[in-house]
Amino acid sequence: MPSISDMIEKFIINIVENSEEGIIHIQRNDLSTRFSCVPSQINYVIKTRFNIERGFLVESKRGEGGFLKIIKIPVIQTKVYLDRISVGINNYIGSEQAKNFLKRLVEENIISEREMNIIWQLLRDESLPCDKEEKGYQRGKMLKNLIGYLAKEGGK
Amino acid sequence: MPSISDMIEKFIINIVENSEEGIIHIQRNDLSTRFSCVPSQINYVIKTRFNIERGFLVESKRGEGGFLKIIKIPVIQTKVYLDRISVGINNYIGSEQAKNFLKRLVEENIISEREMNIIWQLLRDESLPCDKEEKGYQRGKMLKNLIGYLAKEGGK
DNA sequence: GTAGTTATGGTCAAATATAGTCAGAGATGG
DNA sequence: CCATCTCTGACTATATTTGACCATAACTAC
Repeated sequence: MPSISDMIEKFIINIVENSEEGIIHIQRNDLSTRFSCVPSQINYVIKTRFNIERGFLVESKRGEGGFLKIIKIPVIQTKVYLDRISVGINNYIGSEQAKNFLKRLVEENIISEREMNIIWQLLRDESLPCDKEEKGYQRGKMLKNLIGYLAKEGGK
Repeated sequence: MPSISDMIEKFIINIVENSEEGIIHIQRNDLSTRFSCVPSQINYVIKTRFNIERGFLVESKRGEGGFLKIIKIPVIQTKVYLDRISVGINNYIGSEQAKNFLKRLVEENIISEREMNIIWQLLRDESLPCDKEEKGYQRGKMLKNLIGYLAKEGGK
């Protein structure tokens, strides 16, 4: 007895699987109408099923012409990265931990030295004007999205 | 399913790209007639898409023989551009504004497309789990640090 | 050359169209 | 019975579209 959320998940996955690039644009209201549920249930499905751990990136736009953009990424590779930085377990990433992670990405030829430097500029302590706990949490989010992109695009 | 504004944007960009000098003259009423929208929607498109972050200047003239003059700012020296946008980065940077800056950096050949995507993953709304005000403030800091680095290192 | 008329473009706030968040209610399985 | 998952709706955030009113330049009649 699959839940509505399960059906919505299957529906979306089916579209993604049949797309050329593994990238699709859908509308939240379309989906909620199709499945006779409230729009926010779509957000629930996105959050629980189409997250980075499961191999998806999601971007969106509001207003007229708005959409949900769902991007499928190779999940195996993503898992490897995620396990390595232990983002999957603990959302807090300290600045040293982040730096070490980036260095390893360089060593493994996944990003260039310059890309490492650029990324570092964006997530070092001085770029995140908030308290320590918050910094760590944000780095977690930032790196998760970065990993998603890298998993999709491959090495440098 | 793109919005009318998106189509108008594409239309204008196409004309600019196909022009000799990157400078075109168009009429607001022509456009609004062509796209069956109110004239002020053209102003909206100009304001949101043909701004300085994306590397455009717009001048206009009213009255008989009036026009919109859209100028694509030519690529200039990296250092000069970085200095210029550094000034433009105030405390609050919205996600669209940030995206515009990044697009321009790519056009200026200061960063690669891939670097733009990497940076985007780090500063888009979904990577900054805090309130709107805070997001904007952080993007400002992040971009300032990024620009500082790029100014030192030079283009890609 | 001044005043009035016409032809442009500009501004701004309200209306409309999407999407996001969050807390609590409801359902389900051990 | 408790934990977890799912569903709902009120409230929020953002992008676009529209229209009423404003500003400026050129032309025309005198």
